[in-house]
Amino acid sequence: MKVEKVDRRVKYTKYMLKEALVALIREQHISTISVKALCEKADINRSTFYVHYSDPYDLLNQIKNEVLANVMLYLKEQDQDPTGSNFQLTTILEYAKKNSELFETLFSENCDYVFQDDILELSQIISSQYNMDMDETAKKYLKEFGTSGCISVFERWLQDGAKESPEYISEFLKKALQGGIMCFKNPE
Amino acid sequence: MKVEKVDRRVKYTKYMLKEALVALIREQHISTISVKALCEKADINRSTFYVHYSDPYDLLNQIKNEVLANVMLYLKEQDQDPTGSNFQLTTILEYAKKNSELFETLFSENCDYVFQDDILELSQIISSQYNMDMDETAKKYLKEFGTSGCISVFERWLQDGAKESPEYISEFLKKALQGGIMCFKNPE
DNA sequence: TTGTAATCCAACATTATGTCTATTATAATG
DNA sequence: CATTATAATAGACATAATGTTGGATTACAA
Repeated sequence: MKVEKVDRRVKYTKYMLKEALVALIREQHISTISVKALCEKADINRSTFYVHYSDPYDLLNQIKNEVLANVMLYLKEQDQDPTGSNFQLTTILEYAKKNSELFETLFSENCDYVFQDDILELSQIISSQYNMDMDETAKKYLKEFGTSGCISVFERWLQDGAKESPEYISEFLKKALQGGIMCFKNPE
Repeated sequence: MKVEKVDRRVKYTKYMLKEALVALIREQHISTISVKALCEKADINRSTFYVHYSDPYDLLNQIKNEVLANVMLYLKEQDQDPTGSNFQLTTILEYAKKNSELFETLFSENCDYVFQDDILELSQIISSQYNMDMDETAKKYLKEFGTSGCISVFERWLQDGAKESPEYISEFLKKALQGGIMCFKNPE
């Protein structure tokens, strides 16, 4: 892994643009945010923006990748394998709670569901932990039901200030998933 | 109820614009559709568009309202009370299947989730049919889990060509909802 | 047929976009 | 510290969509 040294000016520019975009997303939908307004908020020249990003969506995607990378890093710090299937959901929720303001913003409607897609993958890892011995159609829809349910509860939790503990939400989701599964399982 | 007679020209204009918008939404996200392109597709003058709508989102909203009105009408035709809590979910699914191409489009990502919000209300009516005797927090999250799960399964069903019968999906959703609820219910 | 009203057409100022170049400011390096 | 490299800026530019307007044209309803 090569350690590319980044010019401090570049760091500054990108930092300001990211902060500005997140701030704007708190107020309006990403699709309505113009490059002009964004650069004014960040106090960065518009031409400079185009050196680094093609449009606000591009910037948002880069923010997303960083956030996800940080989540993975956190999982590793807690000695958990992000690719394995038996990591603790609680740990992710923990991290989200620590950064709940940012997460709430990024999971809001104003982000055009840029983040949901990736969380979907995570959710699928989680749901794959369960033994789902049932017919294929039921399995398909149950996965759909479970993953979207999980994401939605997660978002609601953030929206309401992440008051409950990560453990509570984690337990809730496990129970809810199990509950649905039990109803469709074939007798063994 | 006054019967306002509508000029045939107006009918024509609105019809063409609606068709054009739906066609465009099949291909691209609503936020990227310009008034110019829309009017060209519909072969309607751009100034005329502004007489009737403020922007493509406005038009989409009016389409939404019509579709929902038609659903309600269909429910009434089937002698079901749309405001009551014990109407058949199957009937709605039936109607969606009959118009599955349109519904698939309108529930796609390209519509910026304009339709999801209203379906949420419907879903809440459905979930209110259940006796949820449990603590308030669990109830809150379980409702979230259930409604979003239902919507998601519904969308998936449409996306995959609505192959299963309305009865199958209806039964599936009922079972899945019940399953989650059973896990959290207080002993009576 | 006739008055009404909806559509069309052309023009307009305004605004954001994306690109480019010369200039200035800052960082990295010896 | 002085020099070199490069990032950011300011400004200009063509392009394109927006939203509005006034007047000509056309289709409708009665």
